Amino acid sequence: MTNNKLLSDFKDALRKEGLKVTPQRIAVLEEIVKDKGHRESEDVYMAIKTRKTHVSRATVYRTLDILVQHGFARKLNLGDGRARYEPKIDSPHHDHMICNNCGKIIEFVNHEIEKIQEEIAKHHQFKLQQHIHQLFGICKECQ
Amino acid sequence: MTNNKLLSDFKDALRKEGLKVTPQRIAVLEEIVKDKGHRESEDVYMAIKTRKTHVSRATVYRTLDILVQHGFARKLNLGDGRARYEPKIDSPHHDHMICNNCGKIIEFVNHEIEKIQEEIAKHHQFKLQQHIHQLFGICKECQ
DNA sequence: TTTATAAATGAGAATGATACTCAATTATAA
DNA sequence: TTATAATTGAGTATCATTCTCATTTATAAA
Repeated sequence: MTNNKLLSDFKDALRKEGLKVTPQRIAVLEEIVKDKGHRESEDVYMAIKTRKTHVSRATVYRTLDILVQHGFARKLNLGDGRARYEPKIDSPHHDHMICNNCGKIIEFVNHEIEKIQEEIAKHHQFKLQQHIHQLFGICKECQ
Repeated sequence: MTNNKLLSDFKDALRKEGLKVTPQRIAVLEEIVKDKGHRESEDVYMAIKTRKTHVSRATVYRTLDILVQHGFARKLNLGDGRARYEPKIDSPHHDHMICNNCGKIIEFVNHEIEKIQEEIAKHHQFKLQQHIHQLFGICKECQ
């Protein structure tokens, strides 16, 4: 998906809900899709400020919520009290390994685990909506 | 393991580190092992206050940390900003399904998943230390 | 293009869980 | 019983995030 396509999808999503297309919202989207990174709200805020667009923390938080709500971003809770956001578009589902030493985040996917998860849910008559699967330890470089 | 055995193990663990055995610490331990519940710090604090022992929030937090550090309790992060604590003694490893509607917590274990996790870690030369695996959705009763 | 207006923004205050501070208290070893 | 280092508790601090509300702005209609 090109960035242009993504941008117009975002604008469409906003308009469809009667939300306005503002420079701040565009800036947050651009910042999130810029890399595959797992960005903290503060990073996004600083990055946008450093550039041209004036933005406030409140607006960054509000826009990140919108991105998550509309499937443009995924919000991660890594247990350290700060949420991370990663682009969701064109990014197939994956989970995360987090280095307890350097904080590096490695993505992984395993279809077998996904399947078993669904079986477990089914067995409990539980309607699965999301899941969190995080492996914590020491990465190759930190050993 | 009887509660008496558990209590003396806890006392031993404290003494081994030069930590003192105090009524507050005993009370927190007792509260945590009382049921298999996933207790919030505030619950533990209120429960102890309601009984006989005088305790402060600060001490509850400090003691919960000690329990976790010494393997008497496990700390859960369910993503809602409040940590939960469950007894770890005599409780085999398990993960959690959380109902997005009523908040109920269902425990599950799957050895196949555990095994695959280890393979994934190995494949990345990652030394696995802990993991979080949580399934969110709607429980049987809430559908 | 101007105007009307509902929505968005931003600065700062509020929140809420948890951690910290330090003077007063207490468990423990001698 | 005493000495003393550890613990406690009350309140304060922290920190990410949310809220408030006066001001600004995107948008649709004229």
